[in-house]
Amino acid sequence: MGRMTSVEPDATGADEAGAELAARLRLSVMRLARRLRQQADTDVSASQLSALASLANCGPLTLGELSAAERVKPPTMTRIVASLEGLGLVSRAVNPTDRRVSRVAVSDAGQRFVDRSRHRKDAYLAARLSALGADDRAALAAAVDALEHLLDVPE
Amino acid sequence: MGRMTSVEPDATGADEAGAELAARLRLSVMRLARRLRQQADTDVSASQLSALASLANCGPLTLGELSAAERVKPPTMTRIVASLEGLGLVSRAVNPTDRRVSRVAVSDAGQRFVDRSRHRKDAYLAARLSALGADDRAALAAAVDALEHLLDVPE
DNA sequence: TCCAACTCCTTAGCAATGCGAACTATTTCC
DNA sequence: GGAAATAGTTCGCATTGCTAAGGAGTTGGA
Repeated sequence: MGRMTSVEPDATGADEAGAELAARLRLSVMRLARRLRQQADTDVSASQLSALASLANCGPLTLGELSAAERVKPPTMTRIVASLEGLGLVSRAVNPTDRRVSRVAVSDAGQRFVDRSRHRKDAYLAARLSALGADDRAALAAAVDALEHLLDVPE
Repeated sequence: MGRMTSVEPDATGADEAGAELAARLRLSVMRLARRLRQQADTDVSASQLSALASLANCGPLTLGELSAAERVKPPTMTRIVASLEGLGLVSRAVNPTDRRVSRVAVSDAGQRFVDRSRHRKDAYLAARLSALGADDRAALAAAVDALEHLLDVPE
């Protein structure tokens, strides 16, 4: 794979340090994600909320686009969207020019729901962050960019 | 960035910065966790591997202790342990002094499996980390402690 | 002593969630 | 016009979690 893509390809010490960083980062990220997931909503499932959030971010999508974005097969997304529609959080409209596809859009209630949910979860994490020391918080603030870059690398 | 992120909770600017940090950190952490989870083993499920890893970390546990550690109800853990036992990755032994409880221990094969799995996942993340710039990597290295502190706060 | 209550674990049945296979409706291409 | 492709759906299966109920073992009080 892409090992040796670092700036200094020769230092064995750097490889070891990289391995330890990877191990600790992986463990911490997985644990924190777990905590955040446990702090989930009760009335809407994780997959439902995730799909709803994708729609809120990317605007209206066809069911196929949405299932690709959520890395889920179309039959699964059919069910998720059906439940969201039942809750009044999204609406569907058949495309007039190609009546096979149906565009899914977040409803007003759905948008409010997403905003509220996001705010609640952010507040939870923010409360934990505020319990940290200023140096820890600064380190995390400095690392957010790096995390985003890590995710930007597509493959 | 970390200007005045001190103890006083009244500064509105600090609150806003904290809220934005929380939002970005939460999104990044959840996304990275998702990527790492997708890069999972095929032959052992996530819950099985998680239980196995707990056992490898904490040593032999009773089924009740293990289910508490994994935040799962006892019936669920019964099934997980049964499958792991079927794969030869753990072994069970009834406590002679109290024959209701059964201690679950990682077998040699289970320990090898955990080591291999951990190594593989760490390698995946390490490869991504090595594709980052040195500054990003340094920022992440500096933030790992903070992440761990974030998780130390129990409630 | 002995039996009622408790503890630890298991079994049984239910619900949610994801998948693949097969189907319908629609469009596109020859 | 009809074959092939595409978008979504329905169906049945597997997995995974839960609650309720039961079984085996231990403990405590009359």
